[in-house]
Amino acid sequence: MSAKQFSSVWLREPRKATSPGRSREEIVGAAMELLDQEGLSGLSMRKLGAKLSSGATSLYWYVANKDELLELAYDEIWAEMTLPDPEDSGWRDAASGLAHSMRQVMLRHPWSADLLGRMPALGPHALLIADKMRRMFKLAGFGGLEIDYAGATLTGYVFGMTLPEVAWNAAMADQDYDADEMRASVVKAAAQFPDILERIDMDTYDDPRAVREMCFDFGLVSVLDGLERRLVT
Amino acid sequence: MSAKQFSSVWLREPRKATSPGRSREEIVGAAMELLDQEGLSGLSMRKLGAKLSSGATSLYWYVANKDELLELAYDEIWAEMTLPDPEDSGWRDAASGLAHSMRQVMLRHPWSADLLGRMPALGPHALLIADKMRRMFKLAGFGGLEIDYAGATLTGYVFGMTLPEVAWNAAMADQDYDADEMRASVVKAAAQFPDILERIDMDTYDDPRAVREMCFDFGLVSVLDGLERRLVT
DNA sequence: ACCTGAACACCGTTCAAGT
DNA sequence: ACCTGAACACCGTTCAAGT
Repeated sequence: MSAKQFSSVWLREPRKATSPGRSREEIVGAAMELLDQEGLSGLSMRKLGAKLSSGATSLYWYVANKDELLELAYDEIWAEMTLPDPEDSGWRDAASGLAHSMRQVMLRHPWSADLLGRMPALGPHALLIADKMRRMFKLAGFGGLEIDYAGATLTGYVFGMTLPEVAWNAAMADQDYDADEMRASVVKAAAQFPDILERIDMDTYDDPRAVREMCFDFGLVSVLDGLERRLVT
Repeated sequence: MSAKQFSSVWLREPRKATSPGRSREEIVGAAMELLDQEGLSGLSMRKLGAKLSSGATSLYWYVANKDELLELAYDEIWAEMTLPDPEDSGWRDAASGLAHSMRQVMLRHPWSADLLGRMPALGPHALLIADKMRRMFKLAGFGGLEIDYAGATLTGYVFGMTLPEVAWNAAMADQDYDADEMRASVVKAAAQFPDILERIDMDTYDDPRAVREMCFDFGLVSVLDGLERRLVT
């Protein structure tokens, strides 16, 4: 009874969209620009205020706090994800399409990787994808809780595989690093581990982008095969 | 040439461990206590200083900055993970054991979920696990880059699946929520989506712990089956 | 060699006051 | 109804100064 209400922007009525002054959409749009340019830590209420040439604290009229603002921006991320119609192409292709789309969105908006899996996804765009994904797995032949298990497995894989990629990109971006130096560093750290050193000698460091993509596909095919196997037994 | 060196605690010589005064171990230990108690956002250099009854800035003698301190604490996380010897039990049981161990560590130290996948894992304990995992997948029959792909797939899955669980626990912890209220909230948010509503009616909300565990195992078996399939083709 | 406090440049958020 | 600035309670980090 005493429990604090679970709180989320999506559970409160939005403020009436009266014409004058700023609007939520405008604020969220500006926030996303800032996030894309400077990352999660680059978004502060003060900077955002400045960008909209208003006081930082004026934003609190439209948004309860920074977390709710992030919830709003976060839902926009889900709007960019696409799930092909499984009736057309079959569930495997649809699932694969969603997976690649999620990965691309994360790579395009690195800050989304800081929110995915951490923040409740109760916005309309997130729910739409969740709904489509449930229908996809039902069509594949899953029933009951397994529909949700399959969904969690797929999104869990994509997220867990892509996050390190995003983090790596970020680290490289603000260091404009040198491939050989990097390799030498890792060799130094891993000096005691012959199996790891063996790997470093491979061509991994030469075209990291291509290797990442192959790694993602390898894992994705494995996950889909594994899910498919649940259907026959 | 101009490139900033890739920087990590593990690439610098540690300060000589002279007897007097504080030590790195002591500082990292205190940091981990603070992290376990108050989470990542609960760790500040000032609080940590107070805990060690010294000025916040004294810590900078032992550690270049907060990030390096986190790198040190992060490696301790890897020390808690166990990988059964695949020679004894076969690679599938070993992989499964590692996966469950990773999950338990994340649940025990929720702050580690904020670091996993984001922070370079170049500490000795992390490398030891990476090395063991490579050997495990070699023994399974993988070769070349596929050894790494398999490893990335397994750890990606575990991490991506467990992170939302950790986040959920955290949200619930500081709200000591009410199950029915929660359910009602989600119903409200998902009002437009019949497929999602259908799921909410299921028993998911009654024993979330058990459901989480089943979900994790369902996905894990799928991933392992999918990896096994890569071996036969 | 080790530790200190003051200082700098930031945060999110509250709130009384303005229009 | 909307916006403001001052103020509060925090941050990480630098640096000159102490022992």
